[in-house]
Amino acid sequence: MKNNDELLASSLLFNGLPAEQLKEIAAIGVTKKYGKGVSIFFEGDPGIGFYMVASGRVKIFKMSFDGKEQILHIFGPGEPFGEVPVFHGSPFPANAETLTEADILFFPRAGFVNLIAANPSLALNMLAVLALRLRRFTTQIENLSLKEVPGRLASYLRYLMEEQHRQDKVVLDIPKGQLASLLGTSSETLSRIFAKMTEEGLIRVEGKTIYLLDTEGLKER
Amino acid sequence: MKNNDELLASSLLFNGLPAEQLKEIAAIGVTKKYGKGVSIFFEGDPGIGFYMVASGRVKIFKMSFDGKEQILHIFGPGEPFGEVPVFHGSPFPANAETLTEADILFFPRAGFVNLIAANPSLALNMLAVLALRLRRFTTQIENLSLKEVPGRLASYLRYLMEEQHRQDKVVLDIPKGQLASLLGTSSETLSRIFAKMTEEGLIRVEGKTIYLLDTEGLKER
DNA sequence: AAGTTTCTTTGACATAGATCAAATATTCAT
DNA sequence: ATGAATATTTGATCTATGTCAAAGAAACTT
Repeated sequence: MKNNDELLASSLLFNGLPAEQLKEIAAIGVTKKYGKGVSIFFEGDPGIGFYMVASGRVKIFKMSFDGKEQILHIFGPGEPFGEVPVFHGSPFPANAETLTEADILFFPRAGFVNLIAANPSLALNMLAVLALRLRRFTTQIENLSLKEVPGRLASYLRYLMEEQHRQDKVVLDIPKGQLASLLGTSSETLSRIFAKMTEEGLIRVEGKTIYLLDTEGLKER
Repeated sequence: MKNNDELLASSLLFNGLPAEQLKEIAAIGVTKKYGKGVSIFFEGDPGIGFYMVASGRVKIFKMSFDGKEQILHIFGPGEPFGEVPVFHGSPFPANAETLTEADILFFPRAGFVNLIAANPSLALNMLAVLALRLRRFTTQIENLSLKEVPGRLASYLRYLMEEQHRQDKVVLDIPKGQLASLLGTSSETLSRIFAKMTEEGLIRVEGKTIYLLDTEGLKER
């Protein structure tokens, strides 16, 4: 595993910053270890700082009154989260919980705002991170409202293809139940859609490995 | 109508900046007039700068392959749009079109990046704006995936109540068909839900005016 | 490795909301 | 104002997906 300095230097947020500034930043960050399935913060908590995944994976999600969850993001190493309250001064708009064991860096709000104010290129990086996140939300809203579940699954598979640089197969990085929540559906429905796509010869499913038999057909979804 | 200087000064994005900075910003902006229902940019266009509504209203939307649209935002005077690609260097992720006649300010990318580099407080203001928008997206995703259409409509009505500072009635600021698209449903379904809520004594509908007869009941949706 | 817990699949059924079609109502342009 | 274009409402029907229940598979735990 990377150490924190390497992690910071390679993250989108801090990338391109001079070494001495990275030192300053590392100095205000605190690392904490979390077990699997542990809460990091809850919707409505005051935002006293923001986080960055050092190792493991974290989900950001909303819960409905009757306990249904919708995952908004899944973040891995180098990705910051919980920054909205730092800049907007409002409480966290969603919950955060680990999906795996994880090391999480925490940056207290005050120190960080000072750094940004003093540092235009850090500010631009931060703007880029938030802009990118907005763009992902845009896609997610599009998927939720314009596509049916098979289309959303196809989108997700194509996203994994890109991320894993594979044309022939991808490996799900989260349990199927969590994937259902990310796609805004139930695990039963997701299971049926996997079965149907298999029947149609689009994919073949072996546990967490999905063989992509007809990428053209997937695109049409 | 406000002139451009007043507009910038009162916008969330630039508000609080010293007068001379506003001047610099105004200096790199160009105003253009648009008719109603005119395209400003298309999904996939390169982001050569960003925009701000000076007068009128603009919608940001995605189209599905079969021509169905999903509105992502509706922006009015003082609201910036299309800023994502400026920091990220990517093409526009959605389409922009006027809903009314409109005057739109355009800020070219290069000039703006220089300004931010020279003005940390400008960067912090922009971060706050993006954070607020992320928070709204969070709510929109929550509404789309965790609530049914009547619940989404109730959310929207309560949002209008707050915006219009009224407890007894609100006036829809967009046609019902557009509202349907914003709520991720069809105009037929929306119409039926208006009818049902009227039947249940929650509201009374008179054209674009909605009388709120039972705000408690609305909350429960 | 046996047992327990958690995840996934399958079946049967219920329903919110989409779609198509047609009737009204409203808005807009001349 | 008056006719044309748009927007809204209503009716009838269809379907994707949610829900509940239970079986089967996989993953931890001791």
